[in-house]
Amino acid sequence: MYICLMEFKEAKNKFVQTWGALGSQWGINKTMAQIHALLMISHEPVSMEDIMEELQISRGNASMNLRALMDWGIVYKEYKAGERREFFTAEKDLDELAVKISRERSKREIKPALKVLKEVSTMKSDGTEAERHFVDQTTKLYDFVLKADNVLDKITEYKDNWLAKLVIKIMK
Amino acid sequence: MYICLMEFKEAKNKFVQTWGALGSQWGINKTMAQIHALLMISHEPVSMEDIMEELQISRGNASMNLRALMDWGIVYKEYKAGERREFFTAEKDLDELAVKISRERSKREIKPALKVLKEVSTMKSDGTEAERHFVDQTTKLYDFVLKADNVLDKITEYKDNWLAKLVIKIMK
DNA sequence: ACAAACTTTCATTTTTTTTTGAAACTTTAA
DNA sequence: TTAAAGTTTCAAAAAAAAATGAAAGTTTGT
Repeated sequence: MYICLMEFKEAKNKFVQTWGALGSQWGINKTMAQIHALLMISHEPVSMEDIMEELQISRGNASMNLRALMDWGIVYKEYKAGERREFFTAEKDLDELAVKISRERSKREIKPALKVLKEVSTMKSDGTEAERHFVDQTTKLYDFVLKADNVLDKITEYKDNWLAKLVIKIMK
Repeated sequence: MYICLMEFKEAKNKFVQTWGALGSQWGINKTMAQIHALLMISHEPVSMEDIMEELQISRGNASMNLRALMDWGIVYKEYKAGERREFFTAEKDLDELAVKISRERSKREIKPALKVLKEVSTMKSDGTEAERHFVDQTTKLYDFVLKADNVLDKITEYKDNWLAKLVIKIMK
């Protein structure tokens, strides 16, 4: 029994660390990803106190990153009857999680980038080869990113089980 | 004519800055993304000297990031006849660029993460509800990430014009 | 209205990541 | 073989990002 508990703790820790590392490689702060990982594998809502304890982080850090996760719409606050403090749960449905992440990234990063691409690609150019190439390349990039963004939107529109449905579509 | 040149410089700069910012949000260092942006819009190969000059960065920084871009397979070294120094060009085909980036990210980040997910999800659990939930959730995550990774692989397999082909498949 | 219980904010500190620059290295041509 | 022209490396410095923690703010029960 003791050994078994140790193994669980070890596996849990490995998962949280790995998720944290993956997060930073994709531009998500480590703690934010770790909190998310922790909530993903918890079978019941977790208090801020417990998150701080498990990840050895400060109250401020926990609070800020929980707020960020809620802003992304992938972590929810919960209230337990008769309990003063707040508890947190993660969106556990992976299709839903992926949809929310992709929507947020599109809104926060892709859409603003598209706006700039549009701007710079419509620069009036009757000039040098360098200018012609610039306009040509940025126009192509605009079209590509726009198309990719739309495809992602279309794919995740199914919401329920979109990945499985995509697999079927592609295999055909 | 003077005004026109200024506008080009301005547009070019805006593009390079935006691409750099987008890069950091996705876990790619700013300078690396900026060098890539610069090469993407150059109609001819660029020397390290010119890159340093345009981006106001040191020789070491330029060298390291060019090496990284070449490791990703999205920037090439070129030699000009009768020139001692090296020149650099970016992969300008966007389909090809996206394929290479997705392949590298899969190899460097997704595959190792999958390995860990496999490990932790096969932890023997005959224990508590917490343990059962952990195994269940990590197993689901493993399946999901594996499937997504395979789909991406399949999509980019077409290489030539894969995005346009994907659009058609999905619309049907 | 008060105070206990809890959460949020943000200026400061710490950590991590990126950049620099000078020394070491490589290549080429005479 | 030498030196000039160029490139790479890596320890140290700088910059950027994240974390801390104490003060301010909020909510709830009496």
